[in-house]
Order: sequence, then structure tokens, then C-alpha cells
Amino acid sequence: MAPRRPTSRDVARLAGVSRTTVSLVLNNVPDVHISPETRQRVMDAARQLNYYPDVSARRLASGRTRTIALVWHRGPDQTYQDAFLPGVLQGITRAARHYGYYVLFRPIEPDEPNGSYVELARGRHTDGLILSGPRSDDPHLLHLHRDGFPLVLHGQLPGADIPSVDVDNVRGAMTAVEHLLALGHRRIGTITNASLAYTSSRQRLDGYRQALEQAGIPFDEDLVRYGNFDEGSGQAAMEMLLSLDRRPTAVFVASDMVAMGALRAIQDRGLRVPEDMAVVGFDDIPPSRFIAPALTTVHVPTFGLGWSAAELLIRIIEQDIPNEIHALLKTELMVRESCGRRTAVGRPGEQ
Amino acid sequence: MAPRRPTSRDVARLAGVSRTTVSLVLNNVPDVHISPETRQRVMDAARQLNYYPDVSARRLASGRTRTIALVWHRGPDQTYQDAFLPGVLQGITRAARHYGYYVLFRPIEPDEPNGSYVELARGRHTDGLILSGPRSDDPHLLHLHRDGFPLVLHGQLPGADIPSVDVDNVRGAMTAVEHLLALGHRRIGTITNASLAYTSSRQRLDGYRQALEQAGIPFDEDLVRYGNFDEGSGQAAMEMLLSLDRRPTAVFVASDMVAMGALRAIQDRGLRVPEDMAVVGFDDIPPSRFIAPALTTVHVPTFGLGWSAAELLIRIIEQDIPNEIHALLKTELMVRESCGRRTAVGRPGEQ
DNA sequence: CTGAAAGCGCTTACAG
DNA sequence: CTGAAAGCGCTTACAG
Repeated sequence: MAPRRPTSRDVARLAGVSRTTVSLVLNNVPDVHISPETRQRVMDAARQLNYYPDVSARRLASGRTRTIALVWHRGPDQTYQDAFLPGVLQGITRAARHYGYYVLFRPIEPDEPNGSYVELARGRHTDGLILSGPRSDDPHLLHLHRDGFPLVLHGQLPGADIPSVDVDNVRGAMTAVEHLLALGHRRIGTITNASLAYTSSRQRLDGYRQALEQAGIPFDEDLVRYGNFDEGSGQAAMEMLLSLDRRPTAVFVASDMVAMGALRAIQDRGLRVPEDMAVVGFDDIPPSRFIAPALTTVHVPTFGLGWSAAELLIRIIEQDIPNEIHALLKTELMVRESCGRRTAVGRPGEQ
Repeated sequence: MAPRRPTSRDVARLAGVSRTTVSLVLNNVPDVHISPETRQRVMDAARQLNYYPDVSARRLASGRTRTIALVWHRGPDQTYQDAFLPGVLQGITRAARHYGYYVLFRPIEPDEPNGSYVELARGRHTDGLILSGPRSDDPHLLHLHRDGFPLVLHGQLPGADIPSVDVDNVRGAMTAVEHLLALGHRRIGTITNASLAYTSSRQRLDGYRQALEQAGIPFDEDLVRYGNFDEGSGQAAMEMLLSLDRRPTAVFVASDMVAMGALRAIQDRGLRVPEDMAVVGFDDIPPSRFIAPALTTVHVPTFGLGWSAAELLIRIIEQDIPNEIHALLKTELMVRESCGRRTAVGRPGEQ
């Protein structure tokens, strides 16, 4: 940009006012009376000079960046995360824009040193952070929170009372299992999405257990197997369930990716879905709609998660802190083909 | 953050040096000799005070933001874009981090006023922009380029000589069609990914034509149908191809999303893939691996696109401009099930 | 090898 | 309703 950039001084000169007035007008500062004529003169001058305020100067003077960052910890569940990223990011950016904020995207690779995101806060890069996949043993997180830096977690961190946004995993799992029960299944297996060290795994398993309990079906440890994010783990887990003496007639797989493997295991045995084995998943990743049979699954509202997180964070930044700082979003059961239609006669339960 | 943030002055005082020295040490400015002892004293003081330089101040003083933005125009092909976003963004952020840059993500919704991204450049928000889905009638783009603002396009913009990164659509389409030819097909249809107003559509159709030409097969207008990003368009287009008196034995669908619809149309007719109709797609979106039969398709290197774009942009920003400012990335044919295996005896061509 | 000083371009009390 | 002035916290010639 060869020609010198115009500054607020140039605008002020052209409009015949002070730089103060230029700033007041351009930032639309409330409760300050400036005549409409003056306002117009300033606007016209700015337009004529093609003036854009220098954001770095503005930030330095105001102490606010109007930027938030999404800190996206990459873990062993990359494919899974990738399925969520577009929706979450769109939710965040839309909310951010609505409130006049910018969004910095900061993925953290597994090999980066712990807490390498703190400079985004300490260096006044951003006014607040949304963190996905936080680890409970992260001292930097706690320090930042203690120092009053605005933070919102995606997911939950037991213990610390940091604002958070998550999906209602327990209720989501319950609706999935209730769907199977309504179809007449009584012997229902489950495969977790990951190890129970993950909060979401524990919660989804809890939902499974609660749904059975409400239906008066005793919880049977034998019907629980453990997945680990990927297809391979689902395939292995399903094979174990299929090898049971009294195998289930239906299975709740707490992750669509894992369910892909489970479906393969079922089909490899020459069994049919849903006739021989009903399957319900969780997450509603894009492939689930396209496979045959299309997977009935629990939809996770990615856009809503992003929007809620950004909105909550911005309210905290702007000191308009809501009473409830933990949001739990509703899921929705997507009934497709892998359990048979609800209208169909339920499969006869065992015995 | 209640306690006053430490500034470079505090660090200087504690280390017993001037602020200049602090800046020189912390920024690792080359070609300036400072004794190792002094260096160490500064580092220690910074650590002890938990000092992080204020980036706004740094940017204002240096005139550089070390930030690039991805401007992501949302169009009619959202699902398609969502399949690409994670890879592209990861490529960009990894390259950015490698060179010490931050990444701002700025999606543009279809209803936003034209050129609403220019403030990112004019307001000195970023040092450069990567733009996806640029429209050739965008005057702001041309102005920015004329003013010397660093820009890299994702995709190509005929006419303007703006640096760009794209996938080699022509060669990609050729390998897809050559695969079908190698399997013995001679009557091969095609369905475009979108209207020919899109450069990628035109190029992929060109690849189809060239592959046929090289095999000595005359181009037949009847075998060309037009898709429009989504499944529905693929289904409709495929139905037309299936209604032909002499229908093709194979089809190259220039988009996996569109291919999903084409597959449905084939199966709705009770025909089998690949036995009755071989199908090869383009893009390699996640669902393509999971459907049955798994889709043979042309893989688009999303990570590479992102990395190349960011790297090219940063080189331009740092005045280290390469000779070739237009990158064309190689695709890779992913042979799966929808064309039959290469090892299988080729299907007999018509006649 | 190091320091005093100007300057980056805004915002914001404060005074009028 | 408007203006003069201080200040935000750095970097960077420049002088020594």
C-alpha cells in the first residue's frame, strides 16, 4: 500500500473537527451528543479518504481486542473432531460476528507443550478463550481462571467451576436406548465411544444404564464393551458381543465412528441390520446419513454448541454474566434405518 | 487479572538493562551482539515476572501483525465446503505456526455485503489474506491486489494474476476416466460437479474429454449431464443417463456429493454397482469411504492446499516471492469398490 | 555492546 | 457539544 494510510487526524482535518470527535462518531459511543451534521461530516470524510481505523492502535488504547480464540486440542479422535469442527466453528463465528468479535483459530497438536495457548491470554491477544478437549490436569487453565480471564470450556471439567457448554450426553443416550426399548428390544448391548476416563463416555454409559433401569431391565456387565474412537475398536467390540452365548438383539454404540466398525462386524458374520441386530449410534457425523442402512443416531447440535459457547464467553467478557454458566444442549434422535422403523412391528425381545 | 501486568519496563528494571535490550533479546533480533550473560538475565527476569509482551503494542510499533486470515466464502455448496474445511484449516494453521503466524477465521455468509472482508486488510488486522471461493466480479479484491496487499486465492480466478493455489482438476479427472478405460469401459458418461460457470466444473469436464480423446473415443454430448453440488442433482442427472437408449457402462461423477445421488438412482433401478454401472467420483469426502460399495474417487489434498496457500502467502508477506505464484496440487486416485477392482477382468466394453 | 527518545495511531478522562 | 493532552506498551533508528 504505497500511498500513506489515512489516520484519524486526516479525517478530523477534512471534517473540521478534533480527533476525539472522529473517534466518538466512528465508534458510535453512546450517551454523547454530537449534532447530526457533524456526525455526517465525519462519516463523509472517512468514506472519502477510505479510512479504516488501525486496529492495533485501537486495541492498545482501549485495552480490548474484540477477538476470541477457539483453542482446539487435537487428541486421538481426529476424525471425530473433524466431523464437528465445521459446525462448531460456524456457530462460534456467527455469534462472534453478531456481537462484533473476531475469531482466532488455534489448534493444539498433541506434541505441543502443555499450556502453549496461554500467550493468547497473557499477551492480550484475545479477550477470552473457548477451549475444547481441556485436560483436567492443566494448571494453566486454573491459573487463567483464577486471574479472572474469561474462559468457556467445550465439554466438562469436573471439579473446577469454569463456565462450560456441552451436549446432554446422559439424556441423549437415554433417548437412543428408549428407542430400542420401544421397538421391543429387551436384551440391548452397548459399546462406549471411548475409555471411561472421558466424561462423555461415562455419561453416555450412564444414560444407557438409566434407560434400562427405568424399563426394569437389570444392568448386565456382559453386554458392555469398550470402544476407542475408531472403527477398529467398534469392530472388535462388536465381535465380542456377537460371540456371547445369549447375544443381544440390539446395540447402542455411543459414537458413529465406532458404530461403523460395529456394522462391519455384524455384516461380516452374515447378519442383517436391523433384522438380526438393531444399531443406534451417537454424534450424527456426515457419513451416517449415507451408509446403508442409514444409521439411526443421536444428533449433536454442533452449531448450537459453538454459538452458545461464544455467546456465553462474550457475555462474561462484557461483564454481563448469566446466572447459569453451564449450558447443556439438547440432542435429537435421528430415526433412520438401522433400527427398523418405529412404525414396524417391534422385534420380538428374547424370551 | 487484578495485579498490574508487567511491562517491558519492569523486565528491564529487574534485569538491570534498558527496554531496548529487553526487546532485542526477547525478539531474538539477529545481527545484534548482546552478551550471553545479559541475555540470560533478561530471560530470567521475564520468566520471573511471568512477562508476555502486549501484542497490540508490538503490532502498532512494528507495523506487522503476524496474523493471516482465511476468508471463507459460503456458497451453495456448504456440505461440500464443510468436508474440506478441517483439512484446509489444519494445513493453514500448521504452516502459519511453523512460520510464527496466527490465523483468523472469517467465514462470509451469502447475504453479507460484497467485500466485507476488506477491513481485515485496510484496518491492519492481518498481514495477508487467503480467500476461498472468490468471485471474479469482486472489485475489492482487485483493489487490494493493486495496492500490493498480500493475497492468495484458493481456486483460480481467470484474468487477474493473483497468486493462487488449486488442485489439478484436469489431471485428476483424467486419471479417473483413464481408470475406467483401463477396466475396459468404452461408453463412459459424466456428470459435472456444478454448472460450467465454476472453473472446477469446466476443468473436470475438460479432463474427461481429454482422457477420451487420448483413447480415441469420440466425445458424445449425450453422455454429459450437469450436477449442482447436491445429491438431488446427481440423482436426476443419473436418471437421464440411465434412460438413454444406449446407456453408458460407467460414469465419472465430478463430485462425491453428486455421486451419492447418482448411486441412489442406479440402485433405485435395481442395477448393481459396479457390475451394471461403474462409478468414479471426485473429492474423496469422508462418507465415500463408508458407503457400500465404497466409492472409488479422486482424492483432493486438503491439508496440502491449506499448507501451500499459507506458505505462499507468508513468503509474499516476507518479500521472499517465489517465481511460481500459482500452485497446482496433485490429486490421487483412491481405488475402492465402485468400479470393480483393477485386478478383475475388465468389463467388456459395448460392442 | 547499550541507552535515551521518538513514534506507531488510536481512546479517554478532563476541562471548557 | 467539542478540543488539547496524556497515555496505552511496544519497536527502532540513532547516538554513543
